[in-house]
This record gives sequence, C-alpha cells and structure tokens, in this order.
Amino acid sequence: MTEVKKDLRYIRTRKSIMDAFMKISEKKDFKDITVKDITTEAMINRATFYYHFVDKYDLLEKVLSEVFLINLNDEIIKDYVLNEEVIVNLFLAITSFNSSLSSRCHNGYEETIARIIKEQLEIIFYKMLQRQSEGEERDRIASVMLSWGIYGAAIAWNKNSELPPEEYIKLVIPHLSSGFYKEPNKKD
Amino acid sequence: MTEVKKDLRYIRTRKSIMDAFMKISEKKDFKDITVKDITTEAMINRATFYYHFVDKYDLLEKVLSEVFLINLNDEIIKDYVLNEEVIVNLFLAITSFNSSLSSRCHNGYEETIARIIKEQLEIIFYKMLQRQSEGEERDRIASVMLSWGIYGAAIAWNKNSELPPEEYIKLVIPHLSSGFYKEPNKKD
DNA sequence: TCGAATATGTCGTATATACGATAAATGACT
DNA sequence: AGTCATTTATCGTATATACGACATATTCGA
Repeated sequence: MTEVKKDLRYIRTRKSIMDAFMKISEKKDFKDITVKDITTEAMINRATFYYHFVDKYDLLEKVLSEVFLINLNDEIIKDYVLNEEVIVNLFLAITSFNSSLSSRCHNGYEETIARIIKEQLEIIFYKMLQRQSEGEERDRIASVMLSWGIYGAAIAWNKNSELPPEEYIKLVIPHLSSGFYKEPNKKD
Repeated sequence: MTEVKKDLRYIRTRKSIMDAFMKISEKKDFKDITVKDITTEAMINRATFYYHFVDKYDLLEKVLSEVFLINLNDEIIKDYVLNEEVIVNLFLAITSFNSSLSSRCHNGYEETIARIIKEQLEIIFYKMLQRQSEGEERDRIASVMLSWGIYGAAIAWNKNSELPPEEYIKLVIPHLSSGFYKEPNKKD
C-alpha cells in the first residue's frame, strides 16, 4: 500500500523536516510553530513541505508515531524484553517532547498528542510483553495500563518535579518489577 | 567570479557534506576516510559529491578554509578586536581538528592541512589587528607570527598535554597581552 | 604474484526539490 | 469596520540530485 518512497532525496528531506520540527518543538509551543519555521530550519522550500505532509498537524502525527518506533525499535524492541532500561528510555523519550506537552491545553490539540503517544507506547509494550507472554488478553490490558501509566507519569513530572526525569522514573521501577503490593500470604 | 551558487538545495547539500566530513574526521584519520563514508553520513549520492568537489582533498581544503571563516567570522571578527576570548576560540577551533592533525604525517598531507589553517589564521589576525592598527607592515608580521605560534601551540598540545585545551592556551595569554618580557628600563 | 574485493571518477536519464507567482485565510493594529 | 502584514496552500517551470552502469585504480589476502 501507501507506496514507501525510497529515493534518498525523499528520505533525507523527510528526516530534515522531522529533525527540524523536533528541534523547534523544544523551544516553541506547537501552536506557535509555523511551516515557515520548519522549512527554514530544515533548509528546504516551503512547497517541499507540502509535498511530504498535508500540514503541520499531519507532520506532528507522523513524527510522534515514527520517532518512537525508530528511536526505540532499533535499539530496544529488537531483542529486548521489558525491563528497567526500556522503561527509562521510553520515559525520557516522552519527556523530551515537553514542548508540546507542557503548553496549556486550550487549543485542544494536546489530547491528540496524548492519544498518539499512548497508542505508540501501547504497541511497543504489547510487542515486548509477547516475548514473555502469559496470555494475549492479559498482555493487552497490561500494555494499556503501562502506556497510560508511563504517559501520566511524564505529565506529572512536567508539572511538579525538579528531579531529572531519569531519577524521577527510577523511583517507581521497584513497583513495576516486583509489584505494587505484597501478597499477604504466599508460600515460601 | 567563481559563481556563487545560491540554490537552497545546493547550499543544504554542501553543508551536509561538510558536516558529515567533520563528524567523521573526529573518529577516522583523514587518509582512511572514503568518499563513500562521507556520502553515506551525509545521506547523498556519491555522484553528487563529485558535483560539489573534485575529490576529498578538495573538500578538505574548502572545509578548513570555510569553517574558520564561518564559525569565527560571524561571532568574532565582525566587531571584535584581538583579545583573550578570540585567541582561546581560535585555539579550540584548531584543536577540534585533532583528527587530521594527530595522525602520523607519513602521507605528507599534514603539511597541506597546516598550511591552510595557518593561512586562514593569518587572514583573521590581520583583519583584527587592522582595527587597532599601528602600521600595515607591522600588522602583517604580527599576523604571521601569531598564526604560526597558535598553530604550533595546538600541535604541541596534541602531543604532550593532558590539560584541557582551554586551560592550556590560557596559560600563555598573559604573554600575548602584556608581552613576553619586561622592558629593562621604562619611564614610569 | 595474482585475483577479488573495494574505491574512484564519469555519464545519461529520471525525479524530487527550488523558485516565483498566485489567491485565499488569518491575525494585529487603528 | 478596514488596512497591512504574515501565513497557508497550490501551481508550472527550471534545476540539483538520485540512480545505475561503467571503466580504472587501489587495496589486500591467498
């Protein structure tokens, strides 16, 4: 389907646009970013932007869903299973998007961002859980809870914490690895 | 003359090539760098490299002479005169090329590199000295001595010192600002 | 020493992108 | 309200670049 372009020019330009967008996102709120900003940073013509994306919202969707699967697929999903390192890295990936996250949600686009991120997280968690699977439906639910949980933690970190994100998320790792509470009466 | 191209594609691609080259230079010795290495890193076709440069030696010359005048012209030469900050920055710029510099000089290309860098340094020093000029010929000679001196210091730093380059060069700053020796009998 | 791989340059053709123009939408200021 | 400036989005044409093929060098291990 959707015709995967493999012309090097296309790939490089697409990457330039996405990199530029992410760089600008670190300083500017999403709603204040113009297509001109992006094309200037990416050193491409404005018309070329529209050759690749419908508009900046389209770009946002694709950046969010691809950056996760690119940055993380390669080094993490391939042979890793769910563990501390994975969770920390995912958390860092989310918080690095603080630009879009931290802004007031008065234009209603934050929900879309949140939705996309959580969808991607869910996909990743599900893939990883299946490697050590103990039931498909259980994995599904676990993926949902983890995606919402991690994302929520990122939001909370953004609002409150002065801790570095890495330390912040590590505080809760014990609960994720060994459970949130102790079985009251367990053999052995 | 030489037809300054201003097509954005040309500019972006040229920059990509130079950035890629500098990045690779930090890890690989110049003589071990292939055109393929550069084009892969820059995400461009090999043929395109030859559209921009004759060969990797041509690229080296242009990188060396432009990087100095780009990185330094903007922030330094414009309204600055010769001072501590300028000297430190120039020194850092040179040492950051340690890749090519530090290699054994058995292919004889180090001399070319040295020549180009010194030429560029001389141009920069001369421009700066002229702002506070006390004679054209004196400025010329001073530029020559400074360019050779700074460059030599960079080479020496590379061979011997464990000091950070910034500290290293700062040790000699007093001599550059106040002279290498005291006038034996000076009025006042 | 000899092949076999890898690197260098060059060329013709196809295509992604630059450029400039355009119209319409949006926003800021009086 | 209206104007001015900026941004969005689309178009036709020109051009820089990708691609693949090619002939030479160069490197390197058997």
